[in-house]
Amino acid sequence: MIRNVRSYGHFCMTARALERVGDRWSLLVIRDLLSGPKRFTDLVARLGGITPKTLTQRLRELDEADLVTADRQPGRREVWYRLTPAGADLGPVIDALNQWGLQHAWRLPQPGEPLHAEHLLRTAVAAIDRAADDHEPAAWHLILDGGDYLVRSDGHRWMLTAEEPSMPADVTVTGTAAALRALIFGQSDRDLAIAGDAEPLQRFQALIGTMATLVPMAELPASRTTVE
Amino acid sequence: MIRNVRSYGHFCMTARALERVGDRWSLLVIRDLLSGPKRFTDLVARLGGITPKTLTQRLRELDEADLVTADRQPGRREVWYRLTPAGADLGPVIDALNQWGLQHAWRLPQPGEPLHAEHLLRTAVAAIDRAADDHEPAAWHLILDGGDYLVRSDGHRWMLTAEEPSMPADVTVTGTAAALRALIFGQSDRDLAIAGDAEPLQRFQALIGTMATLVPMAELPASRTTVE
DNA sequence: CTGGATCCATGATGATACTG
DNA sequence: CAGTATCATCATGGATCCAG
Repeated sequence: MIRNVRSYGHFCMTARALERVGDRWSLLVIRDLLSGPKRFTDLVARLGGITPKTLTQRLRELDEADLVTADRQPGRREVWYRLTPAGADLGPVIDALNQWGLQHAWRLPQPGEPLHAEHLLRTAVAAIDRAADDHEPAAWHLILDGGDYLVRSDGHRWMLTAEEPSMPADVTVTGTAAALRALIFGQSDRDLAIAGDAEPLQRFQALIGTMATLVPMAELPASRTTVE
Repeated sequence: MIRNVRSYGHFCMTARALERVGDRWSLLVIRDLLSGPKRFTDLVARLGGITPKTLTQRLRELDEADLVTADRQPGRREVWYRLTPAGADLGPVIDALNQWGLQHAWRLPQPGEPLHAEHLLRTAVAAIDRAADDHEPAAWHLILDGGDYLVRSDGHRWMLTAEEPSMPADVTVTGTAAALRALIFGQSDRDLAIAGDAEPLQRFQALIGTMATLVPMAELPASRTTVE
């Protein structure tokens, strides 16, 4: 298998970093592994639009670059991909891109746009972390489209992981990504079950909509027609 | 002219950011404009290996994405490219990549590797900012290969710009990038003129070599002695 | 000289279908 | 579930050329 040895040939650590994660899809694979190990098909579901061929190639490259490892247990069909410590250290890069996107590439979810629960939550968490003053500890357990997510604050930063909580959560939400989107953007929440004590629940309701208040670009003046 | 409208189609601000700056070379163009406006040929010199065609295309795309603007003055031959505020906000992304590269992709400059003064300085500054405890205010003026660079600390962070200092600098260095590389990595500094008062000068000497102390990967397995 | 444009070759990616 | 195979298209690199 031919390796991607395209080098910029610069003595520059930014270029060196981009030689490893600058290919299309690479940083998005890292992004989706930052919340925990995933299987091939988990990644395909999140990376809507990636072809299996490309995902295979990226995972191989990231493996060779020692950013990702593949757990293959004998007698088990599934392969679990997870980040190495070096891969996990790309968290600040993803965070920086995420914050920049929030500032300069924000746009309401479009009607036909595929929406994965994990991406919606990631954006919500980034918006809360940036725009809200409330960083008191909290733990929310969300079960969306059958997947477990844990949103929590350690008192300083809000974080997202894709896992079942090891401790009881303050708030538990069950439903679909579409229902959560509706809740966030101020529409019906009939299809969402939200459980918890009154105070944490009220706090959840107050914070979860933070991203809907971000309207930096001209928003709602019809849609922007992309022409070539 | 066909535009690059390749979209990931995700509701995810990281993906949205990468749709704008994820193409090959794009973030490196941003990197080289972060230190100040540059001409087309200035960029070609720094982005060693980029073809004029690709640079033209990237500059057009970044212009349309409102990250870069082109200053074309009537009666002046040169075109000066500079970052818009949105483009300058990518600084944290570049910094994060740079720090990751310093940690996980560090390697001594190779013998035949082209070395641009600005990249060498950027790496030196990042290493000082990360590894050194000394963040007291300072201003160093370096004139390398005929270009002006200003390295300074505001008391919190070390920064690099490509400009003549507006205030007198503590230390002034004149020479070539190759001579600075030699100084940093502990070889001859005959071809480098270093001027300044004793104390700032001593501090410069103490800090400038910081990057040479970073040897995380297996380094110096001998046998590499070819120098031009 | 600067600031590109043009042509061609090659490599990377996408669409779709299929398999152990 | 975790990929392969095949084909088509797009993006990039290398070299060369050109206008102000």
